[in-house]
Amino acid sequence: MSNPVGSLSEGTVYGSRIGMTEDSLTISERNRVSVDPWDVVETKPNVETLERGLYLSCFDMLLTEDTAWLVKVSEASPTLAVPMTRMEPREEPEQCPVIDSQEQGLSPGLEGQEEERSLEQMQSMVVGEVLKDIETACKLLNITPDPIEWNTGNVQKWLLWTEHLYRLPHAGKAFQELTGKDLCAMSEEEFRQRSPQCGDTLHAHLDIWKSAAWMKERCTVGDTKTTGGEELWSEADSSCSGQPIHLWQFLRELLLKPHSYGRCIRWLNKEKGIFKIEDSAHVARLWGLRKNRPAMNYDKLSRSIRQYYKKGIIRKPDVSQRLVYQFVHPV
DNA sequence: AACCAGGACACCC
DNA sequence: GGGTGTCCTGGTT
Repeated sequence: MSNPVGSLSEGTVYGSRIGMTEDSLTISERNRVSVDPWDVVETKPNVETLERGLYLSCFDMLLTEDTAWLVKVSEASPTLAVPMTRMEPREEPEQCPVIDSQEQGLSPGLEGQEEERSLEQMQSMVVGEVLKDIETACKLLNITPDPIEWNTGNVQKWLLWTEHLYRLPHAGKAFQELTGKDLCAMSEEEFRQRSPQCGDTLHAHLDIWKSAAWMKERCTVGDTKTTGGEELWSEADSSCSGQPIHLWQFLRELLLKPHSYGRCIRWLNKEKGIFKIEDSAHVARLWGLRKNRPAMNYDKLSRSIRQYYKKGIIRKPDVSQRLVYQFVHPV
């Protein structure tokens, strides 16, 4: 299979993959099928084949950095083959500077310092993105970042979430009645025994969570030096402060994570607070997950949004469009 | 069929 | 009582 990625550095490729939705991997595909960018995600003939190599190369790259926690991950699961972030073809250009440079075609002569610098940026970005993904999942699922603290319900949520995100076959039953502690004590082989299809993948993901929790602990105890993505953990957030999250807050959170959710909800005009729900069912599912309401659907979610009309929190934009709403007081 | 608007009621904090 | 979740009717795209 030929694709434009082949000529690029692995770090650049992976960096764009994990952190940016205007993914260079998808560029050729978008050129081919320019009608609906979502097709890139839905039809993934070459994604599977790329994923393994890319992810491994990512870890090779990461291992060159002083990130002991990632060494831990790599040692624990050398077969890690699934990215933390799905490919998201839609992204705000300012968030993918490297892609821009790719698209402009960096001359091969600049490989030296330029590449090293962008590699460094990429490394910290990768770490940051991994933490961001975990942080977001914690908020949305209302679970703690440290798997060791999970009860059986939390474990099931995490499983559902991971399966949903990476389109794995459902394996929740195989891990029923297990707490986070149980899960953390299980070897990759035990994971595979319970779920031959995706046990290794789930184990790898759990390892990432464990490592992130470990790193978080290491960072918060002792020095306060900021390293890649660390500040993310200290972000004060309404959804982590004990009180239940409001729908409008939840929507805003999704909108603030275009890397992860740009596919299902995105800004049409951030300044005016106008956003569009691209995948109503998906957003409703996420909301249902967050609120522990398996029966949630867009009909109900939209009813709740409409309650905001009276309260002056959300309204329909002046030019009303389907699935488009507007925050009355944009940030 | 999917979305939209809003009434009514239930539930939980 | 506020903030939904659920169900409903009826209209629009």
